Amino acid sequence: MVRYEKGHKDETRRQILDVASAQFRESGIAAVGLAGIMSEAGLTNGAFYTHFASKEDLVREVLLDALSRREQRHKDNLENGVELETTIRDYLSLRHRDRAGTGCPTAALAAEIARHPKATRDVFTGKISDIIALMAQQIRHGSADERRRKAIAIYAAMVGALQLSRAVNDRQLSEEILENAVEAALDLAGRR
Amino acid sequence: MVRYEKGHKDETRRQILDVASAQFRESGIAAVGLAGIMSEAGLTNGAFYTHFASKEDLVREVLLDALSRREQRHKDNLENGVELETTIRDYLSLRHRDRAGTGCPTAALAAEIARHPKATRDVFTGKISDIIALMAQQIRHGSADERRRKAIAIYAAMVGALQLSRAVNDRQLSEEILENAVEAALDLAGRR
DNA sequence: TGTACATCAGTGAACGCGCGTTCACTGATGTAC
DNA sequence: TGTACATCAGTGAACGCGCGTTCACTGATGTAC
Repeated sequence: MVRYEKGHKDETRRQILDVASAQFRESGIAAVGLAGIMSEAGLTNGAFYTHFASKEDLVREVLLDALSRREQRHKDNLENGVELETTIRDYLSLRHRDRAGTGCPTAALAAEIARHPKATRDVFTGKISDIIALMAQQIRHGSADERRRKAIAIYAAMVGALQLSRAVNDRQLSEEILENAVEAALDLAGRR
Repeated sequence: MVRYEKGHKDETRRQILDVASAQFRESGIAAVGLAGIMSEAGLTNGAFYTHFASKEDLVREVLLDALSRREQRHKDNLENGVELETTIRDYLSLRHRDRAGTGCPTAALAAEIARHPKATRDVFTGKISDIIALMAQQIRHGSADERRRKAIAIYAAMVGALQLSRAVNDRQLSEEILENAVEAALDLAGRR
């Protein structure tokens, strides 16, 4: 059999996490099975429980991981002085709309997360708070409180618009939604 | 056996539709089984196919029905001169947040609909267009084009905020999201 | 130094269960002659 | 007018299937004495 190098188990776990993360965001949590995740990860069914206690445990870890990466991106943007406008335009882009598997977990899974157990929603809640706080720092004008309020509204608008643009089956309407949401988000940020 | 009165079959269909409509919005489409729907409707498994061709057919009919009711409400609001502000406050209310089963199908199911077949997404697309057009008429100022653009942005913001308020596991943050989204939507509508 | 045993990551078959769907059948009413 | 048959809405058991989870086992390395 295979000789396992040091750190091998961590790599395997990472691999399962990455595959699950993409499949969940692409197809939804309920629609994805563990067998499909494990086979795409190059493993057999049983090995799953060497790494996670249950599917719900995996969901929690995936959420923590995917949202932490998003959070990190916001931190990097802040450090590098990236404009909020850029963040908004990236979020509401055709590219993001068409690649749910690598995109924002909130837009892909928020409605489903609302129906999951407390521990899962706790992870979501904590990370969303952090992301909102980081977006608030990207806003230029107003008191800390005003900026936080704006960040919340902008984030909600972006999540809703991305979802609508994905659900709608009409190219033109889909793009119209994204474009108008960009304008609205910029207005809310205080462009004018 | 039972004697079936005239119109009985239509009533049964209506009953299945209502039960499914509530269960889908409450728990998501993928998480709801036909057996559960039929038993809550007071029928056995097999009778389902007397009324619908498949689960996907039911999903389509539920969506058409639930969104048509929403559309009718927007029409009534328009005829009765209900202010857009009232529509926004009702949508972003604690009551709506806590009663997904009777609430907006878009907020409950948009992400899932995006993964459904063309015919299902077509129904969604058509009704969403109608609802946006009706909301645009509720807006007071600006050209037809401007009002349509505002309606799209406001609708997206409302959908996103309602979802976030449901997913988040923190009373205060949940209410903060709803309140700030109300303010943002009013700003977008041109309150100022 | 060599042997015995523990540990570890993973295999692959099996578990019970609920899924969407099918189908032979039921028991009532409506229609034909 | 009475009998034979068609139609209709629904029953309830069964279909194959994939789900999440369990478990005996494998084959390698590490450790004890």
